[in-house]
Amino acid sequence: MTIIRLHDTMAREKRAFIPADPRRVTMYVCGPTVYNRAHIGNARPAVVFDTLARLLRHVFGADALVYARNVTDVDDKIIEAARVENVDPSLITKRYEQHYVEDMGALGVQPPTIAPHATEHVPQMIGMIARLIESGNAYEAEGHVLFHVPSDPDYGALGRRDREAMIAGARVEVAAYKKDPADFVLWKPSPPETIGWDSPWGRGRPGWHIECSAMIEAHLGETIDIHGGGLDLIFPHHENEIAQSRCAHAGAPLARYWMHNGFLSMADGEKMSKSLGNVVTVGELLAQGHKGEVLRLALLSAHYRQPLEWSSQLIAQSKATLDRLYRCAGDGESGAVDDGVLDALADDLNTPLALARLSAIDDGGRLKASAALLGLIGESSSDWFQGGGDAEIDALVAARGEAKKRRDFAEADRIRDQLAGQGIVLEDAPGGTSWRRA
RNA sequence: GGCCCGAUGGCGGAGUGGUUACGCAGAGGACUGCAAAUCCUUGCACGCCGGUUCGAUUCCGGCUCGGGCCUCCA
Repeated sequence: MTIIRLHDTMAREKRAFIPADPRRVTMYVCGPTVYNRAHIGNARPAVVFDTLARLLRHVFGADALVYARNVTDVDDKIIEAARVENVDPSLITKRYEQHYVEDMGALGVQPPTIAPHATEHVPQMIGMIARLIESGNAYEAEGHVLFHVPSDPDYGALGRRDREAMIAGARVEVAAYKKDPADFVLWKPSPPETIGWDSPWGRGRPGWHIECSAMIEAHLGETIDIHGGGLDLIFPHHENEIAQSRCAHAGAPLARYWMHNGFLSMADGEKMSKSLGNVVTVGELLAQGHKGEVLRLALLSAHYRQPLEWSSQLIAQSKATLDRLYRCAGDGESGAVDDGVLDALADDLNTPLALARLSAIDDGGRLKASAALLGLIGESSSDWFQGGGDAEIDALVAARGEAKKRRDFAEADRIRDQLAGQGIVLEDAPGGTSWRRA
């Protein structure tokens, strides 16, 4: 059995991954808030944890993994987007969830085992909040329910920050109804015109952090094996999840391994920034003609914990690399997985090393099976290069073949140039001529 | 200001206390009618200053630069 080692943010080191129950490995990753199109940075965790899911299924068995990635479909940003368009919030969330599923699908991200929606788990959230109030970890104030941070002595362990630092660094004015500046919202009131649910504390909606805790409890249990997400979620989101869940579960830890992916920055002169303009959406990249697998390879070209600079050159390099792999893979059947590739992935998902070892494989079937662990080489070589074939091009290629046979090279080259103008590259081999789209 | 992370050849990017990963791009050669593809060969590296060591890109300290978080954020 392959030993998987994972970097655990809580321990700040790589640890051998031993699931609590190898027949039911549980993983939860924070998914999208569906109020806009996913940009390429949003795609990184989806691709990274999809790759981890593939590895876990390979090692523990296809049915052993329960992977949940939530959909946050109630949120102030959604409410605002709905207000701007003057439509029901559900219209916004349906639209952008659909986009998300399509975009991630294009990147070869397999659907998670479960995709729980926040709006479908409000009763569970209310239940958890009630328990936290009962245990003295939360309190009601002016229609809000707040988690009382000082009630959890271990608060701050994941991000390694102490209370003083958190309070000193606060750049948001503390609401007057908070008992402690660090307290955070579990439930907040909704005015009549805003989406909301009835609760013991009046009509309102859940805070962001409680959503994940309640959905994890509902679908995966009190303690899960792996919890993943972006680096920026460590504080406050994951810290708060940990506190809520631990206090609601008599001290049981929320997750046994915490994994966080590094950030993507924009090259070509610009840093990626929320403030309009320089974020590139997955949809835009696909519309520009970049294939999903090329974007996926680009995202996997750096180790997941390292920063990755996104650039047009990175895309071009990924395309060239993938073309070469596809040529080598051919149209044959898939074979056995290469141990070198598997070992690289098992070592904290070292995708650059896995990719290097992939390129050293000279057996097509073996290459294909190994690439599948990374979610690459998902189609046949001929589909990749020709996109399903084209009778017109085939006819021109045949005509050039005839011309070559007559040693009429002027005519043969004329046809080749004509095809080159359409982005078609010809390759003469002993068995005949093949073509591909550049 | 506090906490955390990074710095490797033209580009991307692993890894290691002492023998130049690998990919992309480049150069030369083989093959080809010419190309393309493929194969062979090849050049180019570990931010700066100290320390530990027989020896450091690799360990330690400082510095510089870059990035992230400090309750919207993958």
